[in-house]
Amino acid sequence: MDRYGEKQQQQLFASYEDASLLVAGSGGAQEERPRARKRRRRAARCGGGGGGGGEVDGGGDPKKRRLSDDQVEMLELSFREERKLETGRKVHLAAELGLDPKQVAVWFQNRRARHKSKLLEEEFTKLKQAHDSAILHKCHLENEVLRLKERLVVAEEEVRRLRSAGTTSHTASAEGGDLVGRGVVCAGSPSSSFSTGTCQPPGVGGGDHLGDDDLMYVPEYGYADNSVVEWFSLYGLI
DNA sequence: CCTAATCTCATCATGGCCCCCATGATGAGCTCATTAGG
Repeated sequence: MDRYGEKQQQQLFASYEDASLLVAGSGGAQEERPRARKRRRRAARCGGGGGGGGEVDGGGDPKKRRLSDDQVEMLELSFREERKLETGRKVHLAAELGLDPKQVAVWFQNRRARHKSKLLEEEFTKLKQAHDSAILHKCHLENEVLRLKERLVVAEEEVRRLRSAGTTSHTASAEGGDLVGRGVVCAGSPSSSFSTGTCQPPGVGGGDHLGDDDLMYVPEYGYADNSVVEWFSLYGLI
């Protein structure tokens, strides 16, 4: 089972690779199979009498016939119950549907293959979405870091300016125009905290007492905020 | 151990519709596919 599993995995990974690399897929030197060759073969087949590839059982009708809707429905039901096909079930199904057991086996093989490729496709879509949103998230974070740095520089400048003003006149205005010594709390919603954050002196919103140089950011992340939209439109992403 | 049955994978062929897609069928498997029963 282990080796079988490994083998399957290898084949699975191989199937992800470029189709052009798979020309020599199973075991031998196989030449490329362009559409033209297909057509040529078909034409030759039509011209000559039968012959060709894997003609089954000789029999009357070399053409393959589509299974009827009822047959397919039955097979689908059975497949949904159990994807593997034991001999007993195969024979039973074949008898019930008036098919050759071999046909039933082939149908299950093909059905499994299709099921698997569908699953792979779905998985790929999911992974791609996750990847895309991770990239988006990363961009967002980088953007916010930049903004925070800018704001920090501005805030520091402001503090410096106010400090120097404070040293010249020790009379602070009673209207709260001077924030020195009280700390500044920048709080807000995702749409306001980072992009156009509003600053409030502590105490107004039930703030704590902060030290002289305290400047506290209270971020709340949200990815649909204006700053992201702004950023993406800036870089032509939306 | 041997062998038949079965699996996956890649590919071909055909039929239904408009040139490509869905689907039935076949063959290989390379440290020579794996698994199960005798």
